Amino acid sequence: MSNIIFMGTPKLAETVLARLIASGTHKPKLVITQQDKPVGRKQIMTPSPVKTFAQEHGIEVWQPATLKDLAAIEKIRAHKPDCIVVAAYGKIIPKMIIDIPSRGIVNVHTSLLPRWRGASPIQHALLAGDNKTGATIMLIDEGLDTGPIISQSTCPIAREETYETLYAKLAEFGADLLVETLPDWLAGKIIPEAQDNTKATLAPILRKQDGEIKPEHDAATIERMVRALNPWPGVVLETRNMKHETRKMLKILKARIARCEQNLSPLSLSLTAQKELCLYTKEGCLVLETVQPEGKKPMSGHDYYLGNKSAL
RNA sequence: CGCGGGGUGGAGAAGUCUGGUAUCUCGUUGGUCUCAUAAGCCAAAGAUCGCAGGUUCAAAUCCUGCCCCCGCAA
Repeated sequence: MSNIIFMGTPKLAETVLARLIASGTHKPKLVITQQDKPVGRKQIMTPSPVKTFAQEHGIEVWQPATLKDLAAIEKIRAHKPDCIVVAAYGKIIPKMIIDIPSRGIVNVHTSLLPRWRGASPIQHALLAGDNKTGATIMLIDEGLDTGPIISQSTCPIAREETYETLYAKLAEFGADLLVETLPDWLAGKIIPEAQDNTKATLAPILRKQDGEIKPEHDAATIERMVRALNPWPGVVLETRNMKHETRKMLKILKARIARCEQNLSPLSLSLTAQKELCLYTKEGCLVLETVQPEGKKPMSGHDYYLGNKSAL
């Protein structure tokens, strides 16, 4: 039985860890995860999904503030790992640590590398309108998702795919692929293949402002944003209420492309013949099926219209 | 004490500042019109205005305390 250390933080990593344990022979001796963070309006300190899961399975959990000091390196070295498995840990792993395990550091990445290297591959695949994505098992080197590929599997992206559905799907995909591949990798039966750097694309971490709707966005782009950017950072439209002279953000939670019935200026709202709330853009228009005004609960586009029609 | 919005018939809102017995749109139910309609017309049901206390002749509205929901920030 190999000596494995697992590193990971969010739900996706939990899925991978769960599958790893279920596979029987690769239960990690140590799990490294990010430190507890204050979450929500009340700033309650919350452990990562991986921490909770590991503790339930009686695995030692370690939450170092940094991996870049001697203490971290010594601690890991002391475990004499054959291999470290990483899934969305959230911090850069220094070279000193990469060099410790004899079978290297194996990473689960949720895209078809070299496409979408970086922190948000799932969202970027959706934003770009890719019709497929997948999971990649690769070796970590010093670069950002640049290491050689051990194995890969492809997953189609459905038209109505959202971040949340794809995230869940790819977590399973990645976990399955890892447990399929890991034994062969540890046994030395797989020769990793270098990535084709000329085909590389970057999936940079998303910022709040990436979810703002602007006049230059067309309907197709916004529709993809809605599927890719919820629940975070969300897609927001700034609305103005003439009567109260206020500006409010309107989150768009669900939308679909529709046929234009009128010719209105970009970012104006109207109602279709079917009484659905409709957002006009520079090209095409969108039916807003579910929206959430600032300070309110999510509601249907029609409900929003009922209460705001005087301002539209 | 991080910042802010809100709780009004089943839904979304107005009304609150400038107290005076509840308004609008939608839905529901019944009727009616139409070749027909997620259409029109007519009618009806449905609210102790988040909870508790206070001020007042009178409180959705002013004061005090509490509960709950949400957006931002992180």
